[in-house]
Amino acid sequence: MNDRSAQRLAKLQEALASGGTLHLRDAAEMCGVSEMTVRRDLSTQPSPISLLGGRLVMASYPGVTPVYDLTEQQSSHYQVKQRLCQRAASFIEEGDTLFIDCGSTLIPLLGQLGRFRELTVVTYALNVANAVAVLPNVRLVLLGGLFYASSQSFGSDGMGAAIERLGINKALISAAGVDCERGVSCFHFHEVGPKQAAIATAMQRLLIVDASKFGVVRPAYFASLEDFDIVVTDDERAPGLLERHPLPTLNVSLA
Amino acid sequence: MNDRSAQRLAKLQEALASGGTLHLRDAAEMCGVSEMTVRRDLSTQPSPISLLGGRLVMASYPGVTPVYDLTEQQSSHYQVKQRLCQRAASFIEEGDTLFIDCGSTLIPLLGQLGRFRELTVVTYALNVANAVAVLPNVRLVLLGGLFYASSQSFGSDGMGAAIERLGINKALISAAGVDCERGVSCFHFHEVGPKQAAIATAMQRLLIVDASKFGVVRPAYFASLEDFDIVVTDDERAPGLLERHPLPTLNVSLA
DNA sequence: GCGTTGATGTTAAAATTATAACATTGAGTG
DNA sequence: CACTCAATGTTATAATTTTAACATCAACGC
Repeated sequence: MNDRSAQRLAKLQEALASGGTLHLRDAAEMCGVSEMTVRRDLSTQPSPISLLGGRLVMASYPGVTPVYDLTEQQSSHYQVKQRLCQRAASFIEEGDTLFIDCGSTLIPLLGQLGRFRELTVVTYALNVANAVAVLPNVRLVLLGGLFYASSQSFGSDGMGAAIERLGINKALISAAGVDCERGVSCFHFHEVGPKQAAIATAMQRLLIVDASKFGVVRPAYFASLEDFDIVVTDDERAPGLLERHPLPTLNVSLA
Repeated sequence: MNDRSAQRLAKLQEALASGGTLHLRDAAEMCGVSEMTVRRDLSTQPSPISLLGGRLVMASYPGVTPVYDLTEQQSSHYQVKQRLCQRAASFIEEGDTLFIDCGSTLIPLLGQLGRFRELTVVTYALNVANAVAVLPNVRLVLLGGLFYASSQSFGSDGMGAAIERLGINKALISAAGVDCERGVSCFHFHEVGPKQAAIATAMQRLLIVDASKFGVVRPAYFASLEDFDIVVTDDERAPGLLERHPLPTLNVSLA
């Protein structure tokens, strides 16, 4: 609304930028206004700050957005991914070195990794890294580079080579589109390199996609269906689509 | 307390591992117990989950721990770092490519980066990367490798070389110990490589340390005081300690 | 069987947070 | 100067969360 309001928000955002929470009370004092004014700032203006039980937090930080809102329809999406990941987890064995792809599909998988005694996760996604970083039993290797906010992941020239130097056991790959003829694709071109390298080097290659991705083609092609050993998906419709596929080795696992 | 209690916690932790929040109500339903029981689980057992305004969150995630608790003595530490970083920020110019070291000292600096039109940040620390990832005006380059939880940072053989390939303008280095004779040191050996590479390649080298680090020696030596162009610190005592130093070019900036 | 005990549920009260309504202020304007 | 209007403060009320106290219940040993 106001100019001063925006300034206050900016100030608070700066204070929160490095993480942490700020009590409404302190935020108000910090800005020299009443709590009510801070509340109004927050509700009037769009802002990356959200108010959570009397505390201000950066909404963009992980660990803040709700995951399990029974009231939301988004819940069903989450449920599907949860089931998919449960199935995918059943292919993981003690001591594995996993390549975990970027995107939101594989995120629920990371919670299940706590069950193992020892694992190694290789990833080029920041959100994956954050979830793995807190697991004491999982060694984390993050492939760095230039950050792409759109996919919360990193890209660099040497990444392909770096992946191939690692002894990756199982590659867990996600996709934005899967089509029998046109193959497997994603949105962002910088994801192609790491995905292909992981597929090339891994002993076992799993594609984890929910049924909504079938029959869809996205701008960046990165593999054919035959490149995968196992496809983990959630719809009876999917196997039908896949069966037409010539490769008899294609193993479809229904979650 | 109980075995079942621990199981519930584990279940909830799993659900939260990938980030997000869970309303107490949903958590209770999920476990098939009352909200009170979940509350008791959380307060009885030590757990990485914390309850924030009726919602469960992973306490270890950034953006959750309070930063500005006026009631805590830790606040003063934060204030010092805040001042230090404010001063350090005054050396940053539009368009700079900054190397930002790991640790907690430089975290408050990241909030101030929003002021610039365009910057590039190079880092090997996960907490730094997270704070920078949300800034639309800052390009982020994360140097990956194996994750060290103790310092929230990555290490790899090639990191030194990778740093030297980048055109780093200003290196902002933190330290755990500074001594006139024994030089500048930190706790972890894997930090030595990247720090030294950044010092070697940067056009301008800033050391940012609060006064409590003076006269302290830590296991991993990584530079002499002469290697820095500017020392940003917070105590009058510090310049005294530094003045004895032979190099007349040493520039001490008091926050 | 009976009493004990620990885990859990239920309920009421207290504390905190959110919302809404109305009061105050202060700058700009005819 | 009186008026308007937006911004902010204040207060009351509603909703939610937290805490405490007491009630149940099932397992266990004697």
